Amino acid sequence: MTDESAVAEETILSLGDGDRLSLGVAARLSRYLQVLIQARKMGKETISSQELAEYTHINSTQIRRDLSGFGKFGKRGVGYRVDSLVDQIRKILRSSGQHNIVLFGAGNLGQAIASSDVFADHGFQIVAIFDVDPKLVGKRFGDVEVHGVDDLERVVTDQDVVVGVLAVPSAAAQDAADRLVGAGVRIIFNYSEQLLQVPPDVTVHTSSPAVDLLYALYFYLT
Amino acid sequence: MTDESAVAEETILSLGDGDRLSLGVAARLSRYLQVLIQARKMGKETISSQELAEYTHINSTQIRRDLSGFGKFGKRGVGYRVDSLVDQIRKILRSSGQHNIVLFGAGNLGQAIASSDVFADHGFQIVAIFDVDPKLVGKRFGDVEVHGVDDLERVVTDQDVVVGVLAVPSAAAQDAADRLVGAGVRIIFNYSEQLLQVPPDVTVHTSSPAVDLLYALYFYLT
DNA sequence: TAGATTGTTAATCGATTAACAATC
DNA sequence: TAGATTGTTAATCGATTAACAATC
Repeated sequence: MTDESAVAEETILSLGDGDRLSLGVAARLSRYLQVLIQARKMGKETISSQELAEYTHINSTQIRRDLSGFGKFGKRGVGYRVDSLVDQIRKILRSSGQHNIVLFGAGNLGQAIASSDVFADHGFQIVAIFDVDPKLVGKRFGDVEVHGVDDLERVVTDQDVVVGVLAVPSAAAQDAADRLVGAGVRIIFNYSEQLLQVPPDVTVHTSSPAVDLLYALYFYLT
Repeated sequence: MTDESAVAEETILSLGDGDRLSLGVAARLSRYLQVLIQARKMGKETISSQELAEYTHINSTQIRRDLSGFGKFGKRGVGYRVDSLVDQIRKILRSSGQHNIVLFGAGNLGQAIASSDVFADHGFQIVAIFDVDPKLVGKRFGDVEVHGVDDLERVVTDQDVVVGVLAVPSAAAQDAADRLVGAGVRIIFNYSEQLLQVPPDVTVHTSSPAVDLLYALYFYLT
């Protein structure tokens, strides 16, 4: 694609605005970020590649290699400063800012999500919860108000929402997904395991705790 | 390791009881299984590698390759029979039977999990919910009773429980994890993002919806 | 200085992909 | 037969790992 002789130093150092990260690198950087944010919460100031490896199950050499591709972020004999590494990885993943998201479903699961800080911790602000049940409309969970589905398109447009989180039972998931897509959402996080039909320009991520367990159990049993 | 000339046909065909699967293969087989189980629920009888690829985001050649390593499960021009492929993969992953699990936390999240079929669909039966709040003890959610933590060790031992699911707030997660480990649980699925300290023989899987979103958003933004 | 940990190399292994004959 | 899709090959690319000099 690009002139090989020019690539070497140039591209590596400016990768922040250059080529796309590979799928693997982006996935791993995201996981480092998760651990770093938790570590920061716990008041940890520095972290070694070895510690990161323990929490992410990613080899420590791999971690140092991934990070050193973007700069010399660590200090030999000490490790990485947690807060500056958070900033660096956020820059690389272009996720420095806040992102507005909507939550669909105000049942037990929706309430649990709205009241937790799993999304807020990573810069995702839940701007509204939607539910088809009129009895729930107007209630508030964790500072977020429940809206009727008629408001969906307006909120998505006005608040520039790209991401929708689906917290409804399997049977209601496709309908809710259709509404989200119709309103303009482009990325769906699906807490049910329902297989969703969406247009090709929409991305679905499906939660799969049981699959993770199957996988863990296999290595426990063998 | 093994005599190379003997490996070729022999080992491949009997891999079910032979070597451990690689991490990658086990992870991918688990994901095929998730989609297959959903497809079966929807009444689908056959599925092509191309369809599996759309739902799993794994390349269709890779899928055919993974499967053909264990036998000729497909029919050319048709695809794979959903129900027999489910059985085959379960055999390969040694997850044909039922597995008893316990749920820790009977709040909104715990109630949502107990009432859903995400775990049951994959052969994980929730035998008990535990909570430190005495007011919740004795209640039932989705056919499962809430127990006090004093019962934990007895239930884990009697019911041969290996897996514990943590559905408590971050602040309570380490304490709950300690109790689970003390009772004999060896695999923990952590719905909070709290970093958990556990003995080396215990495996922790941490849920990370926000991380998945960061990753999806990166590819949306670039 | 002594100990710890990064950054980087070099070598290996597994994943990925395109392509296509086999065959349902 | 014609169309579809598997099973498999061969070639490439990226991930993984051990090892260690550099250096805090």
